Amino acid sequence: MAETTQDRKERLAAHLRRAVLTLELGPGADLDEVALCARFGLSRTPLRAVFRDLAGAGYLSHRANRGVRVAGLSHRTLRAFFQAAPMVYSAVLQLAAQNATGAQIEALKAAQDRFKAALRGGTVAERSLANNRFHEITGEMAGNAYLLPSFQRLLIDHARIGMTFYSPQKAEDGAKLAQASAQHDAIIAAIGAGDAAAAGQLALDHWQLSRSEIESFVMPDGLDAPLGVVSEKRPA
Amino acid sequence: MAETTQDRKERLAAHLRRAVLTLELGPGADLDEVALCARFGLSRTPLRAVFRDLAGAGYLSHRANRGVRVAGLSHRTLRAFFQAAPMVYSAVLQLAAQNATGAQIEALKAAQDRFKAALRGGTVAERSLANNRFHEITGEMAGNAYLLPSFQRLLIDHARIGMTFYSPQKAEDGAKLAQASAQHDAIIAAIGAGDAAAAGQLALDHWQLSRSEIESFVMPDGLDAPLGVVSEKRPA
DNA sequence: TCACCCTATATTGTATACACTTTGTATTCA
DNA sequence: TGAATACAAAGTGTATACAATATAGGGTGA
Repeated sequence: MAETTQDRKERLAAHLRRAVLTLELGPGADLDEVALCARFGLSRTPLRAVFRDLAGAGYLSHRANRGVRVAGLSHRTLRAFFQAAPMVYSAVLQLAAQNATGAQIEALKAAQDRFKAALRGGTVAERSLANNRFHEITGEMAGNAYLLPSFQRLLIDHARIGMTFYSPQKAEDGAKLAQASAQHDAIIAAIGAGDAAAAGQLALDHWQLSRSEIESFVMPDGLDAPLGVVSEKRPA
Repeated sequence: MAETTQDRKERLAAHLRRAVLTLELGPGADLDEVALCARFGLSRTPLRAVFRDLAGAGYLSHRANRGVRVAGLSHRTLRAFFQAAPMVYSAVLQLAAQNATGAQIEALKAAQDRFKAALRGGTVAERSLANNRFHEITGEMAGNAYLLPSFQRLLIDHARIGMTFYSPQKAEDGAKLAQASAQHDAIIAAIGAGDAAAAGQLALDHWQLSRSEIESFVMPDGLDAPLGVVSEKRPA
């Protein structure tokens, strides 16, 4: 009944994963060991073991004699992200369609239900986490230990990029999220039918949608105002 | 001048990586903490940190309250290996052709020289390590943090599978190794020329060769002996 | 004889004290 | 005033003692 050390380590790891994914801890933020020790009731030794595990999974990064930080997310890594994501995602969904078990498909449906619920009533972070969980399950379905580490890193940074760039107020965002949700349903159907080709194509489509969201933030439509009118300041 | 703790940790990590790749420590072998502590002059705390780092990189795996083992390599993972390797390898070499720096190309040439030297005079383990290093450099050239973790896991198990299956006595092995070496040269040329398409195709070719070596071991030609003649035993 | 349990031992996991490295600040000298 | 250096504080890394968990061996009872 009492919480074991193992449980506390799990809670710490879960907290850190969540905090990284939601940008509660932004890229490059450094972590205070003693504060986290106090907060989670751990001594520094097991805490540091958790740090190393999360660094191995791509959430954190170590700097010798200078502690642990949240993994960075520069424009340099963004380029690599755009290069790798469609290929890996398509491969994962093809394998998922080939290998998914019934229990996994039920878990995927449940995750999609939670995603839909988050779309209706949740915060941006909740939506992002629900989406993240949906795709994590597809990664488990693929059952490929070689693809998984890359895929999970892509998911981490996809969530973080989404948190950075989504502007939930914008009119078209609702439509795009609904479209994403519909694609999730189609992905479930393709996996349920064991249709690898369809799943692989849906991965590319789903990624294209995600990419257009990000691009429209990075490269927004030009403003309409004529030169010289914008940025006119009154004297203070 | 004196060896620092950091140096000892590096030596330990290098030793373990090498031992895993060469099957000096086979899949599933468990590691004795205190013996390694004594051997490398470390206390258990930094030793265990190295263990966790190597587990994150795919060399080792943890089992709760039961220590650390060399990462497994079952027929289950072999299938996943065959599925993932060509795609990832092709992508890595395409990116390498696009992104390689002059210094990296020089390093690749030097690695290829060492590979050729190992072909002439080295043991199976030395050949495998030299080959592994060659491909690691191509991974560095690709400069894609998302692909790299998968690629490195593939390299680990490629080296181990090669150590398991290569039978250095067989007649055709020399020819295949010479062919592999020629492909390395072609890869260097494609990367030097910045020809991504050629590099991507060479990756598939190189992989096909590797695969045929492994297949000829897993599924050897049938024996000629008629039924009942093979496996006749004399009484001891 | 076999199954089960209990104890002894080995091994892993955790806590804590201590050492070392880094970093910020103040002081000194040019 | 500015730069360099010495010092102080904070935080990271290591060693070691202790606790908890697994494993093996032997004994007991049916």
